[in-house]
Amino acid sequence: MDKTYQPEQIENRWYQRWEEDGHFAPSGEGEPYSIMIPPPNVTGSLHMGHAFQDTIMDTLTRWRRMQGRNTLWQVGTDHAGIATQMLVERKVAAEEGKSRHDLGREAFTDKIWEWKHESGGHITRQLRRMGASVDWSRERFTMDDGFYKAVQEVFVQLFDKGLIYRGKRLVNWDPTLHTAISDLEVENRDQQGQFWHFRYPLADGVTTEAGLDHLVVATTRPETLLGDSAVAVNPEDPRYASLIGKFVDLPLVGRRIPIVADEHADMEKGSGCVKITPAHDFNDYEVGKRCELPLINVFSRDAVILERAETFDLQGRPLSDIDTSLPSAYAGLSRFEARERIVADMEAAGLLERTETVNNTLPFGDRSGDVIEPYLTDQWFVAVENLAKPAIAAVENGDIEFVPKNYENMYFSWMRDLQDWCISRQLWWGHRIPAWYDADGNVYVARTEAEARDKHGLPADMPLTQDEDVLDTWFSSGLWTFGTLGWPEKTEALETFHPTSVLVTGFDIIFFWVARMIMLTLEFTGEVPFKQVYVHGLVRDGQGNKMSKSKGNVLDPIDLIDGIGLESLVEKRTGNMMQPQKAKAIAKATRQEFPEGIESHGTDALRFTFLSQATTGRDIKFDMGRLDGYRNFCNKLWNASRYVLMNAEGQDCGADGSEVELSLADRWIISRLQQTEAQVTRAMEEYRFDHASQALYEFIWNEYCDWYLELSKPVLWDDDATPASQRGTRRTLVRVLEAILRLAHPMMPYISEEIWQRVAPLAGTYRGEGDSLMVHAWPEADEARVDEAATRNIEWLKGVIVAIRNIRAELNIAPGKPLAALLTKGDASDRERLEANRPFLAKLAKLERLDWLDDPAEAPLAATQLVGDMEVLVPMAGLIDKEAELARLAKEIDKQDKLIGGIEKKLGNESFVAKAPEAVVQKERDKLDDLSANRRLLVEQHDKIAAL
RNA sequence: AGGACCAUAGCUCAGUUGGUUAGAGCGCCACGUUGACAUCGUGGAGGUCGGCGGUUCAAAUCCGCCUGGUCCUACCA
Repeated sequence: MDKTYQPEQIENRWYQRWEEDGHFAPSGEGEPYSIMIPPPNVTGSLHMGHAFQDTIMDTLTRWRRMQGRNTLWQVGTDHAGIATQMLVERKVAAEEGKSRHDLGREAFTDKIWEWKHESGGHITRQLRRMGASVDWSRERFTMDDGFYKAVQEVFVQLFDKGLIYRGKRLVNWDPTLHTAISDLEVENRDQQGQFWHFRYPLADGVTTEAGLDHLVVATTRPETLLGDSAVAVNPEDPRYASLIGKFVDLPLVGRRIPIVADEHADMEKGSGCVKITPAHDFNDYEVGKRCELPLINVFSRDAVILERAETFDLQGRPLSDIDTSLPSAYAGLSRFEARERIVADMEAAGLLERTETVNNTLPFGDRSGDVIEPYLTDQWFVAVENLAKPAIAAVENGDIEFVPKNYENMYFSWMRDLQDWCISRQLWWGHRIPAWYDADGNVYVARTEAEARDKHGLPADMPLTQDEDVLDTWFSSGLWTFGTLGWPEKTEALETFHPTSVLVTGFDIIFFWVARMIMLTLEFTGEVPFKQVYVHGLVRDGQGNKMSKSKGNVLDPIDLIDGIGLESLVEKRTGNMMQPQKAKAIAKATRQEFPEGIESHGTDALRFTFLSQATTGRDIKFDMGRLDGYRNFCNKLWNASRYVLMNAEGQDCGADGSEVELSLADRWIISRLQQTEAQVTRAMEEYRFDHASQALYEFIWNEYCDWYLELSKPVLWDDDATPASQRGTRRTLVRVLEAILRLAHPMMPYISEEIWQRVAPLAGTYRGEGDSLMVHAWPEADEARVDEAATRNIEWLKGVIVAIRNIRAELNIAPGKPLAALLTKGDASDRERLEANRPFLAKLAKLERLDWLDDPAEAPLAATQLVGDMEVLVPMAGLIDKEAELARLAKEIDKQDKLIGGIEKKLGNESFVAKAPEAVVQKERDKLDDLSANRRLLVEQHDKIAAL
């Protein structure tokens, strides 16, 4: 083995081998275990969130596979409607100077397919680099033929059941992208805005209670005035009671609109009167429904003012009895231009009472960044009420369990207040809606045009045109768990792997995806999509900021693995920016944070870092320091393995059944291994990857390396040691290491495999050429091998060694200087332990002599430490400086005093003694005894030295 | 406005059902190339567990209030 750990040399090699050998496919044996990857955007690239999530899924998958489960990690990608369409649109614009409309629908979608073929491999290559043991032979895409079929089927069935309907409704409209988007795709941002108070003249000469000839309404959106259908007042409001049923003359437009009573009007706010624009405001739409007002749309698809308004009734039917004329001055103006003009005109007409500045929230499209407009369009909806009920029940009754539990509340609160889901999108990239229209606008829903004709008895020559819209991306990804397994066919895979075991996902898509998967899957398979949902937080930068291109703090997981030079990193972070003016500051910050660029750390170290930070229910501040630390940990494991191999390769490790004798240290490390195995397994079962990784780290570094390897040296290197004991130690070294590697494998697949290949043959677990750690058994703790006595003995041994190291450090004795030390005052067992462990003590504490002193009174002047009741003495003669020792003792006495004080206070408290359980009280008494004895000794020692 | 989560060492975080001398890693200080490892070893410094109050014999841990932070939902005519 090389002297230092060099991940890049082993990682690619191993991934390829595993894949070629078919180890990622389900074994076909054992209890099924399955995970569906949340499909990343097909043309996207791997970000830190993916890397984190994939690490968790891979760790679970490898662990369960080793446990003998029939394991499937299903892989695939999402067509990601809007995101992908926009990306290609920009690309085509940049490269060819054409819009998608220049190309036309077919040519444009061809371009997207082209781009998908070109770039679709990027994310999957990165997934491989992370070590993801997904079954590539089953890779799926949300727009492949099978999915196309599943989507058609679901749509048609839902329609036939009356759960999908089409209608003219107010939706969130993106005037840039020209499509409806769902509530979830709207991002509300706080902004400072203006609040205009307008006077609306009362018609027919009526006046208010106060004698005014007008009502005052306030709005942040003056341009919607053109579409007002009414003014509402609260039915309880005495100021306006007499005006209900009367009219106002809508300024600028001249339309007569009624004054209606509706509780939406808040008496406390403003004048208590509110303008109602049902076609341009969600609240007003509801008022419109209650008061049967007409819908008056004044915007085009681009949110530009129309020449004539469009009017509809609440069923979306055109109305003809309303004057649709609009002032020509505004036609063709954008909503923002129109706003200014209307305010100016109102002011000129003396109808602007006052203006104030307010903070308000504006809806923005999370893709386009444009202000979203409530807009009246024909859309397809899923009626969710009856789908939501079983979906709520499934979580309530425990068929689906969220980890951590508190996300269930988030789920419930959303599900219980669910609006119908608008599933149509006015895009070109996606699943086209399987609905056809005849010349009269009648709609026929079927899987194919032929089926539509068949089903409705339409003549073959009757022209039909398919709906232009596509489905919301989440409609198809909602079918992910069963669609990937072959539904609607009754496949064996579906039978075996559905419901899936666990969904690993971020809390941010519980609504988008998780909830919809649960609803659709229950409806179509009668099964839950997954039994558990492990919800993780967001990966943030070291300061806790969201990583984003515009902030320039993005880390690419692949750069952390392979390393990247400073210049490349700066270029990556500042290139191709939406806001190029930020480039300079970002470059500066990057140079400051990574003056040398980023070193390579390897996949295993990155994975281990993610796992160690995977605390439940909390965002992760990615810590570069930890990444360095775990790279060092890999190196530690690597070097420990080198030591083992150096001492075991070509040696008798007891594999042939010859006699072996296990030393105390051997029995101890075996015992601790069992406990660690149990600990790691339990942590994995609880999704506590931080605990699992820490248990492994501590065992490997603090016990196996720091103590066991050191304790093995006296046995292996001492000529007096018996061959049986040397065999025993070699065998233990090798077997414990082999078990460690199996334990580490789900978390650190590469380094564990690489080392295992050399260790397994010595441990007797290697099955021959081509064998892989991946398919070996997960270590099971064996209670019978837990050896408490060995643990106590080793603790004693460590105590003595640490005591002597302590004395050395405190008294400035060189670590390498051989010392003579004495043990005294202990009991018979201490004495036995001394005899049994003399060579270990000598080697690890660098002692030239270690003797038992029968009569403590004969002790020479010495620096002293306690191990239990026993004293460890390092005679001072010629060694130490008196003042240093006195200071050390004084400090120690002080420490004891504080502890004693605390306990005495506790025991002096009558209620404590009376009410606390006897065991707790006794424990305190024992502690007090020990501490007091220590203190007496220290004081004695102090006085003795002081008297010199 | 309602809700959720968080606040423990300089930094990033553990702390299971209340009883620990409150832990780890990184960083810091001192010493050290002893035949796996300087990507290392040994020893050490560093915390009134955000604040106040309550329950209890006993609170980092349970309850209430407050402060600060993150996020979600809703509303803002």
